[in-house]
Amino acid sequence: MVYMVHDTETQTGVFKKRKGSPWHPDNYIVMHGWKIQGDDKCSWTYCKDRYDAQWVDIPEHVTLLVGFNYKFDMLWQWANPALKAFFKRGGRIWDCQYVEYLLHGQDQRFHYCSLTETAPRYGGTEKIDEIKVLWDAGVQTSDINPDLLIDYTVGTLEEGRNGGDIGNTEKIFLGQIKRAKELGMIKAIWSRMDGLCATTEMEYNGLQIDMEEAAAQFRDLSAQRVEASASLEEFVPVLPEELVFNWGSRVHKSCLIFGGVVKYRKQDTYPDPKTGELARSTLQQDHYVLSDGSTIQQDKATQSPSGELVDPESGLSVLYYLSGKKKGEPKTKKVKVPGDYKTKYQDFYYTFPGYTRGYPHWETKSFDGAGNPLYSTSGGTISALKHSGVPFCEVLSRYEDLNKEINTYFLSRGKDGQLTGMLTAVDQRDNRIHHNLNHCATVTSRLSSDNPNLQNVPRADKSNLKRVFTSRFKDGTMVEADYSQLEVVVQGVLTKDYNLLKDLRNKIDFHCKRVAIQPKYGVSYEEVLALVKDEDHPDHALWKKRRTAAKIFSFQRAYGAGAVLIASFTGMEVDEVKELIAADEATYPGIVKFNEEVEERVKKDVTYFFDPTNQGTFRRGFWQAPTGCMYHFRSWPAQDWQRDRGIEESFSPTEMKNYPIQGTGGEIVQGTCGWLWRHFVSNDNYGGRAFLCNTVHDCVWVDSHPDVVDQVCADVKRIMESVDDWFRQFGVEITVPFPVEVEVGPNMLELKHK
DNA sequence: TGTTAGAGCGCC
DNA sequence: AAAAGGCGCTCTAACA
Repeated sequence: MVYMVHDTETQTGVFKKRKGSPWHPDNYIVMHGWKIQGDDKCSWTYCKDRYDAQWVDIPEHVTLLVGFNYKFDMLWQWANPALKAFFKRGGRIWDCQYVEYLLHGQDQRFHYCSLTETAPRYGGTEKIDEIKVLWDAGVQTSDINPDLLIDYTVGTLEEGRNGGDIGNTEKIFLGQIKRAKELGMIKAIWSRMDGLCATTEMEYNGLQIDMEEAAAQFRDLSAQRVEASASLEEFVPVLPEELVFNWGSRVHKSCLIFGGVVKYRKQDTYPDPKTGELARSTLQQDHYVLSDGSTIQQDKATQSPSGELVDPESGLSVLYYLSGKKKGEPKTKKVKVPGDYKTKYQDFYYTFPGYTRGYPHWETKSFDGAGNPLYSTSGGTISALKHSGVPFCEVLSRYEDLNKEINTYFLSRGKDGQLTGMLTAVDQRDNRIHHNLNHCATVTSRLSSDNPNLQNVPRADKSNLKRVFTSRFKDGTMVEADYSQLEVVVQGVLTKDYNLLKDLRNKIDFHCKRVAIQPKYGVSYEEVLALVKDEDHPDHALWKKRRTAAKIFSFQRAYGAGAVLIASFTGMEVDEVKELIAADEATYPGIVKFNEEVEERVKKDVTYFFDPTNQGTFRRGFWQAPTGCMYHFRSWPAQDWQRDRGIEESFSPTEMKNYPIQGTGGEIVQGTCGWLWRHFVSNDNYGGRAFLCNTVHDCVWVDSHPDVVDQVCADVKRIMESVDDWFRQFGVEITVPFPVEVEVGPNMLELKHK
C-alpha cells in the first residue's frame, strides 16, 4: 500500500445550499495539496484563475487516497481521468472524518467532526484559523493571499511544508489505522469507504427531474388546495378584524376544535401610567390671547358687532397689538394642547367555544392564551374526531395532506419570502437534483440524505410525486432494487435463531405465522395463509385484519415497543399482546438471548461521564458486530417508575435492541453499494449508459439506457444478493438468502417487477 | 432579522 | 411489569 494524502481548496460560492459546490458556475479549484507516503514534504499546485484550474495527478504506484471529508474533494474531480484510472486499478480511499465517526461507534459527538478538533487527538497541530476567519467573512479563496493558503494547506516554511491540513490529515490517518487494527475494524472500514465512493457517484450523477410533470402535478395539487381551503373557510366563525384565522396554526386549530383562548394583537388606546388617563400626543397651536391672559383656540373666537374678536363663552375679548410692526393684529401665543389618543399594539383575547373536549392524553406542551394546554391537532387526532361533532375533519385532513405534499416536495414561499420545497433543489440548466447522502450523521451508521432529502419521497400508494423522477435517457428506464424484509433477515443472521433462520430459508410469511402461533386461534400456518388468500371465504376479512395487526405487531416489536403501546396501535387487548409476545419469544428464543447478550456486553465495560444537559453522571458502553462495526450506547435519565426504586439512569432497551439490526442492515447495503460501484467503474457505467443515482436504506436506484437495462438489472440483483460473499470478508458464514426484488419503469412511480 | 423548540409527518 | 428505532423538512411561535 502506498498512500497519498490529498486536499482541495476551492472557491466557496454556494449553489443549492452547497458551499463550494462543483456545480456553481463561478466555483473552481484554487489549489491542491498532497503528500505521497515517504515524501519529506508536501506538494501543491496553485491555480491563479478558473482557466488555470486543474485536476490532481495520481501517480501509478499510489494505491490509497487519504482525505478529510473526502467526498467534497472527490466530487470536484470525479471526471478526472487520473482518478478514474486509479479506481479502475483497484485504488481505495480513506476518509478520516468518516473513520473518526466509525471508530467512535457513531457517537453523536463525532458526527461530522472537523479537522481542527480531530487533529489534536492524533498529535496534530492547531489549524491556522486566519483562513477560517477570512472564509467566514465571505472572502473568496482566490482573494486569500496564496502564501497564506499554502501555509494553511501544506504547512509553513518553518514547518518545512510538512504540516497544515495535509500534515494533520496524515497524522490522523496513521493513528486511525493503528486504532482500527486494534479494534478489528479495518475490513469494515474498507467496505464503508467503497460505500462512500458509491454515494459520491450517486450525488455526482443526481436525479433527472421531469419538470413538466412536476409543474402539472403542482398545478393540480394547488387547485385542490384552493378548493379545500375554501371549504374550510366556511367553518371559521366571525372574528375580530385583526384576528385572521390560520389553518396552519396549531393554536388556532386546537382552540377552534377543543375550545380555548387565542391571543392576538391590535392597535388600541391605553392609559398613561402617570395620569391614569388615556395617553395622548401633544399638539402645538397658535391661540389668541384674551384680556385675562388666558388663551382661546383661533377658530373658537367670534367677531363682536364692532368687528373685534371675542370669546363667545366667557365674553372676554382678544388682545390686540397697540403699536409696532403688528399694530392692529390680534396677539397670539403658542400653546400645547392634548392631541390624538395614542395607540400601540396590545394583546387581545378571543375565546372559541370549541366543538368538543380533548382527552388529557392529547394535551401538548404548549398553552393557549389563557394558559390552558393546547391539544394535538395531528392527523391521528383529527381522524379520531370524525364522530365527535367536528364538522370539518375530512376536509381539514385533506388540506393538511395537500399542504404537506406541496410545501415539502414541490414549492412553497414562506412568510419571509424564502422559497422552500424539493423543487428548489433542481438545477435549471439540466433539471437535475444533486442531493447529499450523508455518512456521518446517524447513531446507527445508516446514511441520511438532505438538500433535498431523497430518502423520504412519498410512496406510490400515497402520491404521484415519484413520477417526476425520470430517466436522463430517451426512453430510458429507472430501476429500483430492494432487499425484501432486510431487517428481519439481518435479525436472523445476528441472532442465529434456529427457527427464524429456518423460516427465512423457507420464505415464510411472518405476519401469517404470527397469527398462527397464537394458541387461541388453533389454526396452522398453512390454514392462515389459505384464509388470507381466499377472498371468497366468509371470514376472509377477519383473517386479513388479524394479519394486519400481526404486521403492525412485527414492526413495533422490532423497535422494542411494549405491550401497552402495541395494544393501542393494533386495537388488541394488552393481555392479548402479551400472549403474542410470549408466543413469539417461545418460537424465536434466539432473539431474546441475543438481546440479552448485547445488553450484557454494553454494560460490561462502561465509562462514566457528566452530562450537563441532564445534570448527572451517565454511562457509555459499546457493542461490536461480527463485521467489526462498533456501536456506542449511552445511558439516559431513568423513567419515573425507575426513580421510585432509586434508579437514576439506565441504558435504553429499545436502542440496544434496534441499533445492531438497523446498523447492520445499513452496513450491508452500503457494502453492496460499494460493490455495485466497483462493478460500474469496471465497465465505465455501461459505457455511459447506466448510472447509480440513489439509495434509501434497503434499496438502490439506477438510471439506465434501454439498451443495457436487462444486463443492469441482472448484474445489480446478482451483486446485491451476494451478501454471503460480503459477510465472508469478515469470517462470517451466513445460511440465509438476502433476496432482492428488481423493478423497472419509465419513472420511479410506474415500476413493475422484472 | 435571525435562531430555536415543538409539533407533525414523509421515508425505512 | 414497565421504554417504538433512525433520519430531514416545513411550519408556527417565542425569543433575542
